[in-house]
Amino acid sequence: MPRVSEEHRERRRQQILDAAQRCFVRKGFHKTSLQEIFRESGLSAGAVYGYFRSKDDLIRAIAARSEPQVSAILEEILDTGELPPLDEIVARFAAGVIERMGSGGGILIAPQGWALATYNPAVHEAMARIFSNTRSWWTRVAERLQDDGRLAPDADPHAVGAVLTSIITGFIVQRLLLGDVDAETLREGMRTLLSSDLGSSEAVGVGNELDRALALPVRSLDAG
Amino acid sequence: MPRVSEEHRERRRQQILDAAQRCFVRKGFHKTSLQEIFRESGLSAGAVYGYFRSKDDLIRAIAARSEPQVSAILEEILDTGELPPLDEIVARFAAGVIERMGSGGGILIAPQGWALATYNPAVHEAMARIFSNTRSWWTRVAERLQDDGRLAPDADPHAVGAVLTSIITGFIVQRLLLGDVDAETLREGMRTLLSSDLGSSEAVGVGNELDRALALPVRSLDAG
Amino acid sequence: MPRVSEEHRERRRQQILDAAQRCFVRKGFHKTSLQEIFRESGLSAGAVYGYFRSKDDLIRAIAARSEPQVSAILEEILDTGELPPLDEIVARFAAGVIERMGSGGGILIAPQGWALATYNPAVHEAMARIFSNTRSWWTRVAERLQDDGRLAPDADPHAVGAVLTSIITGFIVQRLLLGDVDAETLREGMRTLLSSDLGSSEAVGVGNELDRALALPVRSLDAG
Amino acid sequence: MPRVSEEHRERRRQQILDAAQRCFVRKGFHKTSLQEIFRESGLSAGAVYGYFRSKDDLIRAIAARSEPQVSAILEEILDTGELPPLDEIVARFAAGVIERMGSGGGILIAPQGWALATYNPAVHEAMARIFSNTRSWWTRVAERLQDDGRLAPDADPHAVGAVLTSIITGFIVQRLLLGDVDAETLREGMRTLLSSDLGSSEAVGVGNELDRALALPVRSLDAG
DNA sequence: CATGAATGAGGCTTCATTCAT
DNA sequence: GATGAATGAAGCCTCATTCAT
Repeated sequence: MPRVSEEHRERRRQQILDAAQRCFVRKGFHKTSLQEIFRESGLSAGAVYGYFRSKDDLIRAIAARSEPQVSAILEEILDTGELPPLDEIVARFAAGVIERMGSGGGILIAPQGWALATYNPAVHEAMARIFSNTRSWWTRVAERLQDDGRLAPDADPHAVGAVLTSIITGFIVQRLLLGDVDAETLREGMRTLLSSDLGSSEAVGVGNELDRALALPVRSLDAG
Repeated sequence: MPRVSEEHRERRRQQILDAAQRCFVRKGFHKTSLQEIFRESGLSAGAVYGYFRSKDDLIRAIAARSEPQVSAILEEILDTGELPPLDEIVARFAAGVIERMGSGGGILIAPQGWALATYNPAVHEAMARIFSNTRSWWTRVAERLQDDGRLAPDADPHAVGAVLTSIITGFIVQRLLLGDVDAETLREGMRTLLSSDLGSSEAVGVGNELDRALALPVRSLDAG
Repeated sequence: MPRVSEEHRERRRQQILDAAQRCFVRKGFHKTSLQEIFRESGLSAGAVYGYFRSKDDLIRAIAARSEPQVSAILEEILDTGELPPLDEIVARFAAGVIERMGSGGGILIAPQGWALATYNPAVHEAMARIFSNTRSWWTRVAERLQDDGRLAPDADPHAVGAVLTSIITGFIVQRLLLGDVDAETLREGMRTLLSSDLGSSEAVGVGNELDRALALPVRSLDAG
Repeated sequence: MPRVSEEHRERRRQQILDAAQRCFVRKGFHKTSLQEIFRESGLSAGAVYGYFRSKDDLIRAIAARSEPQVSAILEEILDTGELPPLDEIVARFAAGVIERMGSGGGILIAPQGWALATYNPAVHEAMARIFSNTRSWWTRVAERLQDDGRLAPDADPHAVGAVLTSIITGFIVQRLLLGDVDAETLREGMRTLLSSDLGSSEAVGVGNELDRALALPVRSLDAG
């Protein structure tokens, strides 16, 4: 039985994670030294090491913490009785993302997590799980649209989910790099595309010339 | 070995950049030590420093080099006389991206560049320029579609360009994190969305509830 | 080993400075690597860096530490009630200097400090302050001699102070380079000069042929 | 028989030494890299190495070159038929020294040579020889003064030479560190001391209290 | 002779981590 | 549990020197 309450431990943990996140936003995972986190958190080296076993552990915890944040945005939207038009769903989500970009916002370090996942297997696994969850939400959106008859019965909700996930992910990057896009831009662009008739008139069959470039076999998505 | 041709210098430069890129793909910018790059390039420390002033300089050069690669994909597509359906344009682009993800492919380190730009002003500037160029291409695609009458005359090509840029950017991240999406998935999802009627029936006016979340004023995009 | 007393810190500081000084005497500021200082001090790299921010900082501290040492010699002599003959003052000072040339003695690195001050502005400033202080002491000696009536009332104590400062400074260099001069030599030479009548019979007026060579205007010395 | 004339070689040598000296004055022996000397001299690495075997060799050559410079000053003065008053001799010498302190002047690096001699045996030997020569000149001055009957017959010219050498050496240091002393200051201070009667009335015998501090036995000076 | 690209040992410094208090 | 001084491996970079051209 610990001398300090579990509650106290959790508060300390968050205090450290908050400090670390502020540092990471400012200087990145790698350029942030633990000494800086000690200073920012107001705790000593030993104290921090009492909660996290290593710097990598700290980074992993930061990444893990971002998961519920992203989910919360979507959940809020999906909980509405009737589903709004798709451009509005996307725009609302984008607005939620922007809100979470405020100073110290967790979204600001998402790209660092994605980049890290690129070459770090452990982080890859963690980020893949988070990302997969997010995509599942979007796939479910597509399914509900299909249920409502707004999407063709033979449409593939997984493919639609993948596109919607891409849009939001790319929006984050674009917003961080160029800063000149907002939820309204996204809504406007989406509305234009959705109400146009720009797509191919029919499904492109297998054996298409494109297929030569496709590296991976088409697997069932979101199965894991 | 003095008095070497400019050609020789350029070859050496590429030799170093290639080696660095391979290392960065494997271990990331920060976890890659210069010693590893020396070894991978087969050159000595001094030799590398004769071409790049610092590790940051090397990273910057790697980022700069990715620009023409991305442009090349789009240029190829746009040069076609008649514009293919939009879902196919996107799919072809995605296929081009996947091709460039092969081992040592520059696209693999793009997320690292985006992440770095998040907190490193110098890199931010470089990446913003590249990203802006790419978006200009997509905006031009939208303009050509509008010229062809396939997009409503009052549509905003910038907004459409922003969405298309997001799709591709997000596709890269999704592909790297989950690996289960390919050009065909993207095409299918796009086709479904484009041929549906999921958008709002009319423009959402100013004063909309959404606006509270919009942090930035709507500026004209790609103006610079 | 945390929460150490200020006293402990100061002891460590001196431990490092002592080690550094021994190294500098043996191999000079520049040829001494920090590794050698770590070894000599029995501390790790990190420990030393906890007390000094850089090698330059260490050198500066060594230079600063020499000030009180030099002052102490003179103070002792001046504290005597009646001032001894000038040749003896100089000889006593020289003897004090020689005493401080023993192995590890701070005087041994004085020339290195002077040399460094020649091209390093920061060190120049530090050394100039120390040197100026020393000269002030000698000027005060001249003033007391004047008060005692042993120096002409119209003599310039600053000029005399400058000469006496030169004698001692030059003695240090000569002693280190040739090793065959000691306090007694200095005393004997001084006595001969002081009791002779080798000077010009009267002040050389302004406009003298010499003046062409004088680069600087005669400013009041030791004003700062 | 060399392809290039000896004359050409010597010109190149001086070109290199001049460049090196300018660098040394600016940044010191140790902080000056050979690359800087290559640049300053307008020659390539290989070319410089064709004339000097190493950096140390270059430094040694610079030091050796300073010898005739110092001698020249004194020789000029001593060649005069009748010896001027001592304060004027010293002042003239000081003026000559100051002249040679102009930008790139060899005197500016003399302290670096003295400092180096402090711990580098090879340089010590070279500098000791030069310094000894200079002192011989001053001893000869004392001897001529004695011959002229201006110095007591039982005075020790070596001791007087040692003091005069100290004065000039210390003057150089003082001038470099404080900048506010010139030949006239020195002349004035010397005149005051020479025409006063500040010395002990009689020789202090052996067994004096001072002797305890004397580290070295009194050897005959300038014997080598 | 001259060039200057290349070498690679070694210098300074940082920083994740430990542990005595 | 908390502290923070200490550790020391490892990182980035410089620079005296060589040698193929």
